[in-house]
Amino acid sequence: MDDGSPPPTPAPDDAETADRVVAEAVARIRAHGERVTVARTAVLRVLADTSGFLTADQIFAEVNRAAPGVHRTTIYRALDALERLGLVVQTRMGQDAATYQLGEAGTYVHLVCRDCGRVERAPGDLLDPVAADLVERSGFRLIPTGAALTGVCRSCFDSLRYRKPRPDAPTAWWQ
Amino acid sequence: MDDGSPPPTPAPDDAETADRVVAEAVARIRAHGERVTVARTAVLRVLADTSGFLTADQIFAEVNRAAPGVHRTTIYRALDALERLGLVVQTRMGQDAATYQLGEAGTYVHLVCRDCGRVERAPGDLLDPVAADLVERSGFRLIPTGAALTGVCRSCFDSLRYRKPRPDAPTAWWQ
DNA sequence: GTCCATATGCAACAGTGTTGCATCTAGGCG
DNA sequence: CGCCTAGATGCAACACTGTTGCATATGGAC
Repeated sequence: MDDGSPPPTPAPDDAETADRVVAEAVARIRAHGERVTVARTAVLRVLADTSGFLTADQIFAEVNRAAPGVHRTTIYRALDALERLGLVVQTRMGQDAATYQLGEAGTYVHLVCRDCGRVERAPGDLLDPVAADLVERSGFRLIPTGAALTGVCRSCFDSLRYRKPRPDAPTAWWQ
Repeated sequence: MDDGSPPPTPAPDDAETADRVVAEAVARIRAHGERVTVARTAVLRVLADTSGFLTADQIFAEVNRAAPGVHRTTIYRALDALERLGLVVQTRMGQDAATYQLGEAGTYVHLVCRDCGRVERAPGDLLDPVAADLVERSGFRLIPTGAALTGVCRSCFDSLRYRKPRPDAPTAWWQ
């Protein structure tokens, strides 16, 4: 995995939208009777300023640029609290660190390329039929955005490695 | 996550089947021109003796019971090699360690409960329609068994927490 | 302003996986 | 069979992600 770093994406949406998103989130924290703190607000701010997803470490770096002195541990605890409140969604991308995004943005299913590590987005309803199937079958409630799907992206697949499988290759094309 | 430890599953299939599986895998290593070593054989043996999936650490423990002195690093490198050869499939279960199983057994999609950590299995073709959809849409080749799906199992869902969402709950039921 | 529950800073830790390097060994060859 | 070399292993040290215990600081209710 060499290049799959998530997009830093400075601030594609206008700042006013981000302001509004943060304000709403802060209101919801208050409505839940939890505390609005510098760290939590800063985390929300960073996430609102990004259209993509960020790892805890990236959030840590960004937060400390704006509000120096916030501890790494605090980022984890803030993210945990925000997730409990439904404001932030955690997604696991392959073997790398967990990534976070605002709940509003949790409408994508992520696809991670096993070879190059790049992340694609698919519509959030991609797995709806599967989810319905699973509920009926075993009562398992799927969280579509909870984990990324693994595979091979088009460009990696188009590379020779996958076009000419070895004669003794296993049954499935991707092995 | 308190109880979601994978099943240790001593040896449900008869030992002869396991022998045959290991022999075939060894033959394939040779056919690829790679070396058959004590460590690699031991790893295959352990996986063949288990109907479930094991973490690298569990494999390490089992291997060392049979062949003491094998180093932790070697387990990782052996698993890596076996995965490259298509003999072993790695699956990521939530935030926990990666799990491994023999390629033959890679016909299940795993479902991890976000609350209790238990793992269910669904048929390997569960995601086939989704996979076909993705290839057509963006050329992304899904590896169905590459990552587990996240959700909430029936018994956790049936617990009060999910039956009576808070009035101000987010849109989705699972947040 | 006072007070208390809770959020934070800090340090130390646990678990998973990786890397560099010296040594050993599998397996091809004579 | 024994020799030889590429590749596998043992070992130690490391990087990274995330967690925990405890003292301190702070949000927000009064």
